[in-house]
Formats: sequence, structure tokens, C-alpha cells
Amino acid sequence: MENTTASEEKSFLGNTIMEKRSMKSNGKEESTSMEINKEERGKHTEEEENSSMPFSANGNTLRITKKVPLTMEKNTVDLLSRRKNQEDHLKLAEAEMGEVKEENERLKMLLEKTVKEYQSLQMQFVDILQQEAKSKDTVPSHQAKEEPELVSLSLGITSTEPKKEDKKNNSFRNGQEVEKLNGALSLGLQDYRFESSSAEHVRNTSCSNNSFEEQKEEEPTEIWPPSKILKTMKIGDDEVSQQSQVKKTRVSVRARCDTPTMNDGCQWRKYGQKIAKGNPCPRAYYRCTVSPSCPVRKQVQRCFNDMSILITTYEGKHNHPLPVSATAMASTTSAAVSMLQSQSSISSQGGINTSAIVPISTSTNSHGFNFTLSQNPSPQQLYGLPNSSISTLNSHPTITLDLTTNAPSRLSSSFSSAPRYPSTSLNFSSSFSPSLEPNNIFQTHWNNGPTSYNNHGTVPAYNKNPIGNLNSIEKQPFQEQLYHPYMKESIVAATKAIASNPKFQSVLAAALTSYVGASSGGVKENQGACESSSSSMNFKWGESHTMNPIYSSSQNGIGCGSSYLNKSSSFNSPKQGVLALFPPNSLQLSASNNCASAAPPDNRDHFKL
DNA sequence: CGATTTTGACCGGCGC
DNA sequence: GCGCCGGTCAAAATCG
Repeated sequence: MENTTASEEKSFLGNTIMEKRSMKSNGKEESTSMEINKEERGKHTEEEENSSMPFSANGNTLRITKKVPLTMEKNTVDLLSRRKNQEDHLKLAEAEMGEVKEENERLKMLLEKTVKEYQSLQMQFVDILQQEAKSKDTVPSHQAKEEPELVSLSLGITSTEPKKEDKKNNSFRNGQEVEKLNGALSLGLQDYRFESSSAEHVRNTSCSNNSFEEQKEEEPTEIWPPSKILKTMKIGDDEVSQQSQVKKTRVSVRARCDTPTMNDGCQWRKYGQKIAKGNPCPRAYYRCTVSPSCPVRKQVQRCFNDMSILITTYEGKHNHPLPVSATAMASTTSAAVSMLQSQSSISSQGGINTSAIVPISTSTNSHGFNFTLSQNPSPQQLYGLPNSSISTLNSHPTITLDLTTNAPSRLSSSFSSAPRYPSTSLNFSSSFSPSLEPNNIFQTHWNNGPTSYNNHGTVPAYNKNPIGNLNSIEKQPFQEQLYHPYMKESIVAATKAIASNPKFQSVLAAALTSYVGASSGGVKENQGACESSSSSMNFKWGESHTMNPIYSSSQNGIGCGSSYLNKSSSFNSPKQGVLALFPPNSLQLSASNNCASAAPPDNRDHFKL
């Protein structure tokens, strides 16, 4: 696959070189002709001077009248002819440039057309999945009691299928029941119904078509058996449970990445590698080496079905200052931990099985991104983010950030198998234009890991992401299109919602920041299919955290979405609850009408605070 | 030579 | 109790 990409790059470079060569040759020709003209002009001057010599020397007017006019006429003709040649060359060059420009325009049009077609197809696919989901929606949620604390934030395009394993599905259905019983506001976006447990969401986020139990590998936390969950739920001591959760809480990031690891700004040391069941791709274990005592671990594994997708799971909180470039991911994970903690505490207190489903996604809704918050402003309630879904487990709550745009694959994966355990997933992908998905942000920024499986041949070669190339080729032209005005509205509404629920502040802020910051950051993403005007706003969530205008590149010198986060953000103390995550002028959320990742102004009413 | 990676062994949890 | 599996350890190998 790399060969293919390389050849493509070569061909591309070759074309570029050819063009440059042609241009160069033209320039050379022109310069050469100019030089020749110069030389000839010099000759003419000499001839004129020579011709003038006899005139002055001999004083023969007759000779003069005959010879001089002839010479000058000849010279004039030559000059005119050469000027004409030069003009011809110029015209040719201009014509060639015009052709190139036209071709460029054609290519742009073709690209736009392709993107639009892709979007339309994606929308159709989503609609089909939605219909199927609706048809299966009638499944009763009878086992909800078993897994009380499931919280599902689904912000992406996800559809689920009833699972073979009832227990696994329980958590989700549980949430639905709770919603109904409590009269909580369902966050259903459009027609989306999330019938799967959080684990399904995770699964969705994970590679599609994963016949194997890839979910396990992707997010070990999700694998927890129901019994374990039940045990954890039974624990009445909040502190104990919270502590255990803090330890076990994980944040999984799915992103397309052509390097062994994402460059998240932190320093990691590999301490183990395993071949997990169901996925031939080895799972690598890393620990943070910024501080010797740092408990943070991360697992890196490639998606078996799509080698270009890298699944990175973070666990733990850093107990040391982080590099600016590492704050985004750290804040996200910390916020997730905080939210999950809050959820667990509530669930334990209430003793009621509750779940919230916050589908915030795209599709039929022209604007998508509907925020429907439950009337009870409790931490249990979920607040949606574009293309994200969150669910929690008591023991190993996991939030998955799906930064891949492969919505179909996610969907398919959800159908492929039922998740064993609830999980949290944040999908940032589906609602965006196919080729310009946000995941590329992370892909672009975090794809320069220091390690390489290839050195040891432990990891099979994977496909290079063609999208990545696309991004590198032409990102900026579409950048501005990403920023939808109504995203502002949605952000404002989200801010209100967050203000009402401090527990979730950090989570939402971190997630938004990770996504938004990256999209608006040093590497501009090409998400052009979305027709949207640009808008930007500065967000200041919380009292103490302000935007840090540091757009520092990652340690590897590559722009990283994490760099947008202020290092001062409370990564180490999620309880602070407020993260300042947006760089100045950069709260730019990309959204498209088609994808509808942003809440339109009309949807502001959906926020019940 | 120190830091990092590799890799087999080991441990603990869980299911049968 | 046994085996499976995820996760970690630590000695050896490798890298810079």
C-alpha cells in the first residue's frame, strides 16, 4: 500500500516537476532569446558605429545615403521580427498558464463534485441505517435494571442493531427506559435512535466490519463482564468507586494515522506488546515518561479491518505539568474521567438505572447537532458534541473519540457484533464531509509517533490514508467553509448547558477543544464539501482558564491539535471542571448542512437548562 | 552508555 | 482447578 501511495506521490511530484520544467524551459527560452537579442543588438550597434565611420571619415554623402538607410531598415526588421517572436513566446506562455488554470479549475470542480456525491451517498446510507434502527427500536428494554449507569453520548452517525447478548444490550435499553420513565429529554438528533449500548457506540467507532472481537482490543475497558459491572454498581461507597473509576477510566481515540503512534505531545515509553484475541494487530502498551511516577498508560492498536485507523486508549491522569502540545488529549481524558466519576456517583446515589442518549449527529436534519438535554440537570445527563457519543461503565468507563470519517464503517461494525459492555464513545466524524473529516486533524497532527512497528515487523503494513494526502495537498481552500454560523449558536447553547452542569463542563470543553482546536489549528483541514460560512469565536469557559494563544507545534515540530489547549487547563484536576480550550479566534467548528454537526439556531430551544 | 524497544515470562481476574 | 486472556515485568537487544 505504501508503494501505491509512494507511486502516487511520485506521479504527482512528477507532474509537478514536469510543469515546473516546462515553465523553466519557457523561461529559459525567453531568457536565451533575450540574450541573443542583446547580443545582436550589440552587433547592430557596432555595425551602426562602423557604418557611421565611413560616413564621417569619407564624407561621402552618396555612400551615406545609400548605405545607412539600408542597414537601419534591415536592423529594424530584425528587431521587429525578434520582438514578434518574444511576444509569441509570451503569448504561448500565457496560453499555457491559462490552460493550466482551467485544468486546475476543472480539477477543483471535480473534487467538489466527488465530495458532494460522497456526501449524498453517505446520507442515503445513514438514512437506511436509521430506518433499520427504527424498525428494531421496538425491542423492549426489559433488562435495564442490570446495568444502571449507562450513559451514552452519541454525537456521531451511529446506528445499532439489537445484540445477541441481551446483557450487553441492557445498559443501553436501560437508558432508554430511564429516559422514558424520567421524562428526560431525549437527545435524539433527528431520526437517530441509539439503541445500542455504549459499547455498541464504541464498536461503531471502532473498525467497521469487524467480525472479530476487535472491540476488545480497541477498548479493553469495554470488555468488562456484566458481573463486574454489577459488583461495581453495588458499591455504595462513592469514594472507593470513584477512585477505582479514576484509575480505570479510559479515553479511546480512533483516528486515521499512518504512523505507529499518534503524536499527542506526551512522551511515552513502550513497556509491552501483546497480540490480543480477535485482532492480529499487536497492541502496544505505553506509559508516560514525562514523570517517572506518572500513572498514565496508553494502549495503541491498529484496527484490523482498516489498518489506517489507529486506536489509542488513554488511562489515568498525569500528575505532572504537560507540554502545551499534550494538553488537548490530556484535558479530554481528564474531563472524561471527571464526567464518568460524576455519573458514577449519581448512579450510586440514586440507585436508579439511568441512561441518557445524546445523539448529536448529522443527516436528515439540515443542521443536525440537536441538543436535547434531560430536564433533570444531573451529571447523568449527557450533553452532546458533534459526532460524539459517551457512555459509561462503572468499572471501566470509556469515552471514545472517533476521529475517523468512516461513518459507514462504524455503522457496519455496530451491526457486526454486539458489544459486551457499555462504553462511551464520542464520534467526531460522521457528520462531516467524507474526505475532510475532523479525524484528519488528529491524523495529521498525531501521526508522527516516535516508535515504529515496522522496525520489528510486528505490525503488518497498513494502508496509507489517501485522505491524509489530500489534506496535505489542499486543505486551506476548504478551511473557511467549515465554520458554520449556526455552530456559534450551538456553542452558545452548549455553553449554557455546560454552565448548568459543571460536571460535564470539562468533558464537553475538552472534547470540543480537541476537535475544534485541531480543525482550526496550524494545519487547516480540508473539509470542504460543507457549504458554510466561516465563523469564529473566542470561548472562555469557566472562570480561571483562558485561552492560550499558543499555537505551538508538537514536539516533533508538527502542528498538533493539542497545542490549542492551554496548558493551564485543569488536566490534573478534573474536578475543577472548567477547561479553557479554545485559542483566540479559533473556536471554529466545521459543519455542513449535509452533515449537520452543529446545532442550528432553531435548535436552541432544545436546550433546557 | 543511557534510553528505548523487544519479547518471553509472569501475575491476576475470570469463566467453565 | 484449569485454561484463557489482558496487562505488566524485566532481561536482553537495539538505538542514538
